[in-house]
Amino acid sequence: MFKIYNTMSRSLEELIPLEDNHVRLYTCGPTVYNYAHIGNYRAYMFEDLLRRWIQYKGFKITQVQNLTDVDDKTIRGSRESGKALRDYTQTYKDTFFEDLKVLNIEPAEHYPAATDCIPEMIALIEKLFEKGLAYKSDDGSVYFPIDKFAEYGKLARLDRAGMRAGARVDQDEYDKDNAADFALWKGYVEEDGEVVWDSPWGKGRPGWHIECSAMSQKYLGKTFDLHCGGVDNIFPHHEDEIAQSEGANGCLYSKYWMHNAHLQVEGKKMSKSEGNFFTLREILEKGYTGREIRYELIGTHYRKSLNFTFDSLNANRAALARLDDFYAKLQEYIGTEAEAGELPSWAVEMETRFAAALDDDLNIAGGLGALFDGVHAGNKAFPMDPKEAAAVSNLWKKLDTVLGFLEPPKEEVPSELIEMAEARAEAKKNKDWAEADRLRNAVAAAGWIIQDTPSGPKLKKA
RNA sequence: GGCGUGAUGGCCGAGUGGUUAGGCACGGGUCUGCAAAACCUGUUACAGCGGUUCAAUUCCGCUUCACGCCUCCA
Repeated sequence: MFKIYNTMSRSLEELIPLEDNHVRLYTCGPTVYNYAHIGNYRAYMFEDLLRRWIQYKGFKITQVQNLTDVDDKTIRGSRESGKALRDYTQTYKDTFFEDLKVLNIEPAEHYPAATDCIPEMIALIEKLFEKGLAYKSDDGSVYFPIDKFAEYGKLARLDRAGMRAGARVDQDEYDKDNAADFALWKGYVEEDGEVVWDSPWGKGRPGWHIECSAMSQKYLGKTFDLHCGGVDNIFPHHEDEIAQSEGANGCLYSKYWMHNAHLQVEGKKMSKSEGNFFTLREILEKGYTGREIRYELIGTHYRKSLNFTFDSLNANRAALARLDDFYAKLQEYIGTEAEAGELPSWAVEMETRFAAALDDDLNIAGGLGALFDGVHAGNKAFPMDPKEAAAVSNLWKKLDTVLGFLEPPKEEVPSELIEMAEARAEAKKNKDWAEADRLRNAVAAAGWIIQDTPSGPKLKKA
């Protein structure tokens, strides 16, 4: 039984799909105005673990992740770069997908871009007009009157009486009935340049929230199972989506809501002014691999804030090496026999504990604890029966469909280094220690480490 | 002001009303020509103050500290 924490009820609930065995998932995606930062990927990593666990549990999944390619930031960026909006955002769409590959994040089934779904958004706004849940202001914009949607605030648990005009909104700037009303459609202003669409209300562009309501409906239906995003989206974004969708369709929007906490860098909120703002690319340039970053991002429970530090990134490298060594040893014992036998009891226990932890609202730390306990028990079980080793190896691969970092990276060892390692083994046989040390140093200079094992020398990247 | 989250050993980080989480680092050992790596092994912590209880790190209350959101930031 897979239990998840539903933000709507603020409690753990069993995930039961509305239809059959099929989980329909909507996840808020990136605004493609820049290279995505590691905080963004913390969210997508959580969603990746979620979708992988949903599949491990035997559910079919359909995930939609939107690409916000029209908003204030993308328009500003395209103006500053002198490129058309479409060309400007394409760069960041492309790099987003490259990043997903580097982090081994499973692709969603659909990645709709906002600019490809304008007609759907317009249709939805028209429906809101019919229901009296939209009004046009003098500046050509269309707003949603939150006072007319009785349940407004149910997700964020807002105290409606206490919702006074906030200090951050200059009321005079807007021609709205209520300062808290949000835009469905933004009337054209000169700064938008060529970014403009026709609508029944005149020229303009969509508000931010409407794209998710329109695109989720297009791909998942009016009601779907699960909606995810960062905690900061609870209000206003998701609250507004609920108002739009449930207001227009008169039915439940999403059955469950899950939100991930933010990421901090070296104990501080990540921000450009603190100088601790990192894109994925910048971390890769420092020499860390996507796999190491994946381990770092996935390792903290999604509802706890994750403190991203280079110290822990280094610690993760050692932890991954421990896993790799175990897996390599497993392959040694399997030998040429491919047939898998019975799983030893310690491995059964490893999987059982792992699954119990993940079933508990994706308790990844508990799952990793089970994994490392399994490695410990497995190391003690060597030398292992080949069929048993093959069974454990298969389990390893099964768990990797969830974790996505167990399969060790394939490293091509340069052939001359293999020759040197063999020559050193020969020198050792002849007790020519000077030559043996010379070869070891030469290999080290090339960036590789020779590890002597009972089955001969092995080469590992330093 | 409103809503909400958290405080665990050197660091990170699970969990539990009484029984070893785990990872990293560090110490010891096995192995090794010396190393390295690997493996084994050791270190017993739960912010403070009250309360409930035979028993609290775990439940309740208060305090202190930290953090998030409160109109377009994952």
